[in-house]
Amino acid sequence: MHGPRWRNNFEERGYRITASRSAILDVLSKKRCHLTAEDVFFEVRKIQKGIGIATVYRTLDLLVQMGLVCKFDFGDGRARYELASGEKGHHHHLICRNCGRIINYDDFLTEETGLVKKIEKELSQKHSFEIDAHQLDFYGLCKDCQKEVK
Amino acid sequence: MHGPRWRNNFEERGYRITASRSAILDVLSKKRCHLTAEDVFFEVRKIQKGIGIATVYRTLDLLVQMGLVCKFDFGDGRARYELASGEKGHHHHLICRNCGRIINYDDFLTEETGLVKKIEKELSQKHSFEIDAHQLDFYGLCKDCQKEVK
DNA sequence: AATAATAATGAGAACCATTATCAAAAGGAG
DNA sequence: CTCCTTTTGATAATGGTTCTCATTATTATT
Repeated sequence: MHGPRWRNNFEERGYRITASRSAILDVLSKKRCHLTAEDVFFEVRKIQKGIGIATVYRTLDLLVQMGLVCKFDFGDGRARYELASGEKGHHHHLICRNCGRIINYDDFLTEETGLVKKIEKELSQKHSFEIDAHQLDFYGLCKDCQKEVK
Repeated sequence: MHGPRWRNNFEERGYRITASRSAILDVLSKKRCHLTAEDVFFEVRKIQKGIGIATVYRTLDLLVQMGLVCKFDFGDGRARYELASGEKGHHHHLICRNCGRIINYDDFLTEETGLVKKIEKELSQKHSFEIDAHQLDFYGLCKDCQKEVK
């Protein structure tokens, strides 16, 4: 995820490329994983001192709409954001329902893609639905929580 | 989902089977789909006049912990609840990111199960993670919203 | 059946992530 | 530089969910 692409994307839509916006994109591309808005806020603050939380939310929203960022909801009451990293970076999550820990995984992607394509084709015909994303997540207990919760 | 099973489940854990609780289970088993807590609240009210929203949340929580109900979060700021209907009722969702409409689907379950089992096995070994559920949802635009959002 | 012990409940306050408001600041066009 | 539009920060408002606590219902004990 390097400059030119998203810059064009911004300009085409008449959005301005401000310091806050590129700082937020910077943070997202360095720390690659499922950040909350608050996480982003604190990180960006190190670069953009005076930035307000509202701007973070607004910008994240914007980036999601533009398709540059993915927004997830793992059921703990706060949204997570990740740079949309195309084919190569595609992955899903293992979520611990006790401590909320999130682990990325990217095993069996080829097989997954195959099945997903098939389902997508079937479903979009059957329901006239235009599918643009999918999410395959696993829930359970992480190593540390297995004993504890028992 | 009929009585005996969950009744035992309750008794084993020392939970009481109250009118409110069985009314909530009733509602969940009649209206089968992704209800919000508020949906449940209004439905249950028809049976249990004086019930409060707090009891609905508490009971739903309890049922989720017991594994009788599944809780979903499709990113619209409200949780959804569904009776956990075992093998036969297993399904996933198509979510419209414009109007929030949710469509159930249960195509390709056999193939899905195969892949999911494989992933589960791999992941639980690799990360010492005890997986107990998965979610495969598709996001996009429903029939009605395709024109509108264009 | 009466009483004591415990669990469940309703009402409303509290919480907290997210959104909306609005006046001020920044950026671009001419 | 001036006008016009977009972006921003601070803060209030929103809304789903959780907490508190006094009251009520249920179960266990005598």
